[in-house]
Amino acid sequence: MSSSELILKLIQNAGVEGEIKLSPVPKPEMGDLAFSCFELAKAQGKNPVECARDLAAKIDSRLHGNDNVDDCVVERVVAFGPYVNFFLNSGSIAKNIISDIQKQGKKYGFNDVGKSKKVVIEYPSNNTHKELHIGHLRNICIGNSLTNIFRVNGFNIEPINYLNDFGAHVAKCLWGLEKFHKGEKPPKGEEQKWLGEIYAEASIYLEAHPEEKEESFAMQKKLEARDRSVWSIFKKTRQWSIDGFDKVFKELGVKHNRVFYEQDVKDDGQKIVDNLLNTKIAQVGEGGAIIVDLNKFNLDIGLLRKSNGAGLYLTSDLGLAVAKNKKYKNISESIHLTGSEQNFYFKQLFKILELAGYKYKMTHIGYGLVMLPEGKMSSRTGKVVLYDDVRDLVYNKVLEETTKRHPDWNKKKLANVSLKIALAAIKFEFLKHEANKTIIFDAAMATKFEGFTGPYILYMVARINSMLRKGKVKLKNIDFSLLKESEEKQLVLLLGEYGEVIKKSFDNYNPSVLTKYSFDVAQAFSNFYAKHSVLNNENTELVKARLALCGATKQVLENCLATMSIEVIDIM
RNA sequence: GGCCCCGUAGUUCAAUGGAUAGAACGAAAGCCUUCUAAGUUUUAGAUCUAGGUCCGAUUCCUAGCGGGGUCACCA
Repeated sequence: MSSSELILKLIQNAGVEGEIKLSPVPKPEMGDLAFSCFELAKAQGKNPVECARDLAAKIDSRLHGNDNVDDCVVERVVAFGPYVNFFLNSGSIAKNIISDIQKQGKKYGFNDVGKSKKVVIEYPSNNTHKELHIGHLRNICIGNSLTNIFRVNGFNIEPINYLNDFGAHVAKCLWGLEKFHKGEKPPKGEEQKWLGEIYAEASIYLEAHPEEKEESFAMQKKLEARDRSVWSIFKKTRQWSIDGFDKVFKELGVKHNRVFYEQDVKDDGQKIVDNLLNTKIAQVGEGGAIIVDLNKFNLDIGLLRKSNGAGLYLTSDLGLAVAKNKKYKNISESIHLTGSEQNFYFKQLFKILELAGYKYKMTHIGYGLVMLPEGKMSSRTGKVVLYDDVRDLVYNKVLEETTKRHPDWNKKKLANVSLKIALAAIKFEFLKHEANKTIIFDAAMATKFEGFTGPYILYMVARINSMLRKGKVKLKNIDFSLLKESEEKQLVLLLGEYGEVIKKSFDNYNPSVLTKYSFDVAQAFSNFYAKHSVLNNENTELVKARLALCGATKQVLENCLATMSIEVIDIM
């Protein structure tokens, strides 16, 4: 039984009913875990301070009345204002928590909240023929981590991608290719990037020359009709994009179970539009376009089909829902991860799907825009930071630092380790903030590796690894009662919170909880490490106990990093 | 203009309605013959404004101010 379960039991035995929640205590001098009496006081119509005093006295008398106390986990119970604070025995909690971690290893912190529930998550749902920028990077970091969070909470989650390879953006790019770059060959290995640039160029040009938009519309019509004159160039360029994306996905650790293409679902989407028209859910609007009037839901009007017959995102998204439900039976939740500028769009989409009869839970997570210190990104003015550029920027800085620290390493090792540290830094940076907040991406901040950063966490893992290598002790038959320093206790208590952190990150769809927690653990470890020597001790039993604590810390940090989709590296 | 999101130290971010609002970077001053200094110790520094609900508000409500997003043929 864990220490918090024992405390819960103590409180229950003292006559408190209902759900009991324990909270951390602001300062170690005030105790280790607290029970707040506000709700209890309300239920009993008493003053919370008085309530806490009575409860503490009651529990205390049981504690010293040696009737049936399971363990000596709780040393003292004290009322602090409206709180009942528990002082725990460090040895006992260390024994409980560290053995738990040792036993469960990589599975420590897992739960089965989502047992036998199927969830589909769609990300980054990017467009072929366009660039991959830092907005997509944020998407991927959050998506990777959410997928893992659902997994460790026991869900059967299917990460999928929905590649938009068949919309107006493709037509624009192909039109630009034809108009400005006919006969040119893309730089080798950079085909996807090259297409993205051409898309941006065409887009900017068409903004300035709207009279030529007809030509790109014509291109889209040909495309949707699968006209032979455009089909082979479409196939070729599409593959360039896909290959380019796959390279990035692989580097960032994205593993989609399946990819849906707009091209394959758009026609089904058009059929749904016909159905919606037949069942009077949709209607013919201005100029002959097909719309759904969602005004009674305060969602304006959804445009399902252009007046020229061509489809839009909504058209394809309806088709995607059909394809998804054909492939996956009994979906309990479908998660869509996109930029927050699509919040309204997804409200419309979900409402239309609901009207069309789909009943599973639909969740849209709109993460905030990634801004630059000088303002908003905009492909129109060319102020876009591409993924490759960020990766290179951070990588070069890490390489410089690593080379300084390890002059003896060969080039290959330097490059390999630096890339992993760089990716850890980038992922951590993009997971730090709550998803719905707009963030400012600052290159100067992204290339600092001190403090609340990925490299800091990796550094602590590296220090622990180094000690474990040097210690060469089998971590068996450990005397946990030797761990009685305050720093040791704080670290142990924190390690015990991991399961709650996993639940909290799931409840709020929020990976930033994990970054904060991993930093807290690393910091608590650092406090312990700075004050107490692990290996340089006469008492070999103490060395063993401390190494066990280090090992448990490493395990929790690794589990946490894995959930953030950050690869752990052994050497630094 | 309607709707949605956001306003917390100089900067970037935390804080299920609860204890003295936490970090990081930056600034000032210390700590490497001692387990990896990408470390550590100390100092200074903040809840946009005005009301309201509550025993208690950074958190909830109303209004205002400021920033961002979005509002049918873009994605």
